[in-house]
Amino acid sequence: MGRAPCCEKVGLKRGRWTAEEDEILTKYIQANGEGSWRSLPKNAGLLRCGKSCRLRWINYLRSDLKRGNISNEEEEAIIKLHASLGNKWSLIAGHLPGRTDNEIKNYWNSHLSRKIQSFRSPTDETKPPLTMESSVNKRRGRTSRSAMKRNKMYISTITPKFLEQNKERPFINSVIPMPRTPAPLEEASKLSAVSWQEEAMGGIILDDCPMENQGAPMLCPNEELDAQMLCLNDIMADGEVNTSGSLNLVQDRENSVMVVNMEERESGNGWYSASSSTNSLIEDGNNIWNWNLDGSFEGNDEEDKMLSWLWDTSDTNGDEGEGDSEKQNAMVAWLLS
DNA sequence: AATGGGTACAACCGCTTTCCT
DNA sequence: AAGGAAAGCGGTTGTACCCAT
Repeated sequence: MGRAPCCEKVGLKRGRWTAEEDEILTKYIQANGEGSWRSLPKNAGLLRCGKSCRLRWINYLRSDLKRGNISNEEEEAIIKLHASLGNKWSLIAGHLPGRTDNEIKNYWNSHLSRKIQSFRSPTDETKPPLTMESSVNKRRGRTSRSAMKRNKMYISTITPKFLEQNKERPFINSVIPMPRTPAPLEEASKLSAVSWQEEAMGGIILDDCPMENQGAPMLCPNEELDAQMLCLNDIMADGEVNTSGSLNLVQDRENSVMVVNMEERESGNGWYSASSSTNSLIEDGNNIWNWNLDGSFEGNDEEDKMLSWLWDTSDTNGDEGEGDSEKQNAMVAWLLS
């Protein structure tokens, strides 16, 4: 049956708000206060959904909103907050007086994601073909959106803190061989994810696992890891993947191996591919990561220098906090430049 | 001037969470 | 405790606008 609509939409106006509507809504709320959004349109004499009224008030009409361009200081704050909070726009907005979550989200997607995109510049050969959706977007002039999708997780996941916390993990900044001969589908399905991966990964053993996970090195859970961590081990650590075998491995139709989270597999999303070529494309349905097997992202010289520094886990500083802060500030400065 | 690509942002959609009875 | 309504939230879409050709 589907979900009941939030309000009766027949006869209701949609789209851009007029100045008259804004005035009616503003006066009504000034007189009666916020809340009771469902009944507000009727009481105020607006042909709008209550939800639309709420959004218009919160995002545009409130008197405490700060209009105008995002300042450098605000941008810096957004970058830093996003690095630690991810896409929690409302939380980020809570740190920026006068700014709304919608405004910050739009600013991030339209301004900052493009800067982040320059962190990784896959060559044309490694860029995946446009999907049906991205082709439509291209025609509609929405290339920035598909680019945004491919890169949206980067800054939120590759943080100096993460690098510091995981610097002992050998699959960071290390060569990770891809399986030369993927196990046939039937065989792979019989094996546990762990044993298959150990075999496929050429016996790489990660020795930083908690005792209870000995024997399941590649799936070593780490509560500090962001579920959407962008790095090769993410293939193994993403989502709710754990040692109980919730990861399912299947063979790709050609030379690559598909690793898919069962939950996502059922929904038809979340396919990860790891090709055995020099560069690997890691695709999760929304994001396509280009990964060199030597553990670096492709980019120009300046980007490479910055990235290699950010990725350098051998912090000689000795003070982890200062090292984190220094790199985070440097990354922000670089993005702002 | 017309056209098309690209950008910015307001608004919408639908799911989740919180609140209230 | 349960269930429905309201509010919150993040992702997505529509479209006005700018700029280059």
